[in-house]
This record gives sequence, structure tokens and C-alpha cells, in this order.
Amino acid sequence: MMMMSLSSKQPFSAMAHASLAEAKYSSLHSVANNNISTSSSSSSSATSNAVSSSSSASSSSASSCASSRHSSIISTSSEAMRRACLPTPPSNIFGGLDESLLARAEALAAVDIVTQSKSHLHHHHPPPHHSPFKPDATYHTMNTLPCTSSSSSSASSVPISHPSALGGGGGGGGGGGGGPHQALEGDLLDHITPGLALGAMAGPDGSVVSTPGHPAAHMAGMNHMHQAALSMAHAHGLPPHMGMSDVDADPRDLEAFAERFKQRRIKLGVTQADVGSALASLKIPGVGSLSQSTICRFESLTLSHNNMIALKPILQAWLEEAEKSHREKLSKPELFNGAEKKRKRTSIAAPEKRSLEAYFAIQPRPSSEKIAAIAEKLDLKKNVVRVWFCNQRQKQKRMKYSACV
DNA sequence: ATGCATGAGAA
DNA sequence: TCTCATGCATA
Repeated sequence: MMMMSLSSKQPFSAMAHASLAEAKYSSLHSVANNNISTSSSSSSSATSNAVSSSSSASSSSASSCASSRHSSIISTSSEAMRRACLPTPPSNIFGGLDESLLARAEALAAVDIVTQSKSHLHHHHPPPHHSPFKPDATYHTMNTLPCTSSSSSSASSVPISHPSALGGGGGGGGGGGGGPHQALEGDLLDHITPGLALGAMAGPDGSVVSTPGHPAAHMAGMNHMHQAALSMAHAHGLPPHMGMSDVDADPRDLEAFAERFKQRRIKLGVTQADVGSALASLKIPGVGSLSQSTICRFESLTLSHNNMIALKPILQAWLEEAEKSHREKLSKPELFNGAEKKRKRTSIAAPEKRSLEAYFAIQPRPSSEKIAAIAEKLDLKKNVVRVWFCNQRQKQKRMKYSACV
């Protein structure tokens, strides 16, 4: 059918001032989602959500990190700032010698592994499945099947004309990566071993089990709020003092809001998934539904600062509506229905993961060739390795942010 | 709650 | 090709 498919989402873009963009929203939004996507029902399993722990970073004083606020304003610099914020790893070396470095990284990883295994006495293989040698088991159904997924691509694209504002921080690939790092091998090694641990955010947990049976099957990519949209987005509830030029929100406020949001949501007996799908019912221009993941990340402050700012007004609007209807005892009809399409998640085994972490510590932004080399050594698909690095970078940024907060 | 993935947009 | 927002699948 026409094109509606999915995309629906670009959330907030225009709300505030953007005159240009208006058109788009109207077309997109919620409607699209529901229809095509196969959808889902949101099931709701209250369990998981409600329980959750308090994750997030709370506490901490804001001041120290510059990174937290700059976001909207200066896109370019942001990356730099972020970096500044963190204890940057030693850096590079990879320059041209992959081999030696790779070898080192591997060696490190290997050592690590050994150590671990000894300590644990051979106790390590978490997943029932993985084979030690070939961790990579990716089979994306989606890829295989043309049908379902197709939609998102073209359709989804939003007609937005975004102004540009935030661009991405890093300035694209090159930007940040460019700088030549120097090599300190000795140092590196030292840092690496201990330093890599990323687990910062991960909590112990494990307790809750919810199986969301949710159906969701929307196609991937429906909702993105693209950067531009984001920036404008929060114009919504903004602070009295600034217009749209710079929007920044106090991390403290975000944190407080996230916490409050979570508590009130739980009180309403609504799951994160429910919140996400209910957003579409708000009919806010440009705003469609969001996933449980995103709601979860919002509550735990594990989204980027910009993203948090953009989402806040929307979630706030939902919360108000929800509490209002709750009072009235009205229920909102939110439905989706689901269909299926399954994508299989690649699972990178612990040993390979350690190696990747070691490589990452040395060079967070390996070139294509290096990625290929790493992929080959670890016997993983190149794309898997590439994506892993991308995700790792994102994770680091988030960690930095939350740390700053 | 988090890992791996997709896709738009920007370099 | 990267970043960023977001999602599906899963632990």
C-alpha cells in the first residue's frame, strides 16, 4: 500500500518552531506503525519492568563534566568533549601495524582468559550454545526474507528536512578518529587489562524474568528520531529561558524526572513496553511508539543526553495523560498486533569478546582493514566486528555521560 | 536490562 | 563509514 509503512516515527521534530517540517508529521505518525507492522500486541508483562532496580546513575555531581550539556549546541565539538571527559585510553598504535598490535591484543585477551578460567576452574561458557571456535552465529532472518523488512527503508525515511542542528557529534567518521594517537605499548598493556571492563552499567540483577512475549514485530527502524528532529524536539516543554537555540537540560533534572517517571509508571501498573506503545496514542505530531528498550534506557539514563532531552517532554506528556485517565478509570485502547519476523541475535563468545575489548582499548576506531583483520582472527564476520565497535563506542559515550551525571 | 543490529543523516 | 537513535532478541 502506499507508503505508509512504518516509519512513523520521527518524533518530535517539529513541534516547536519548525515550520518547515510540519508536513511530515502529519503523515507519519502513529498510524503508520500500527498498520503495517505486523505488530504487536503489547503484552504486558508487568513483571519485568516494574521490578527493576534502580539502576541508573544518580548521584554525582554534574559540574565536572562538560560533556553533559553541550550537546545541542555544538555538535562538532561534542565528541571531543566527550573524549575529554573520559580517561581516554592510550590510544593508537594501530597505525599501520596491525599484526603486532593485534597480536598483542590477542595475547592480552588470551592471558585474560587463561586467568579467568583458572580462577573459575573451567567454568565458563555461559550460553548454552556457543561453540568455542565459532561464536558467531548470526542469521538474520530479516535479511533473508525480503518481504517483511523491506518497508522500512524507503518508507520510513522521513521527509524531514532537518536543519541540521546536532549533527553528530563526532563528525562522522573521520572527525574524531582522525587524530593520530601515539603508541605506548607498555602503557597500553597496563591499561588494557584492567581498564576495559565495560560493565559499568550492568548490574547484578538477573532476577527478574519476564518474558515479554511481546510481539512486536515492527520492522526495524521505524521510529527513529533523527538528530535534527531531536534537537528541535524538546522545544516542547522548554525552559523559559532559552529558546531553541540551545537546548540543554540540566542533567540533574533529567535524572530526577527519569526517577519520578519510573515510579509513577510503576504505580500506574504500566510496563515499559506499554508506555512505548501508548505513546502513539498521544498523537503528538511526529511521535510514534517507542520500544520497551528505549523506555528502559530512558529510566536508567542510559541514553545520550540529547536523546534524554528529546524524550522527556514526550514521556512527560504520556505520564500526565496516563494519570489523568487512571483517575477517570478510563482505559486507552492501545493495540498492536503482531506478526513475526525474527531476527537472530549474534552472540559473541566471551573469549572473542575479550579480544575485541583488548583491540578496542588500543584502537576504538579501527580502519576497515583492521576490522577485517580482527574479524578474520576471531573468526567473526566483518560486519559483526564493525557493528561491535560501533556499539562499543556508543556504549562508552553513554557510560561517560552517566558517569558525568 | 542489555547485546547486537538497522537505517537515516552527515561527513 | 561513522554517529545516533532505536529496535528486536535474549539473558
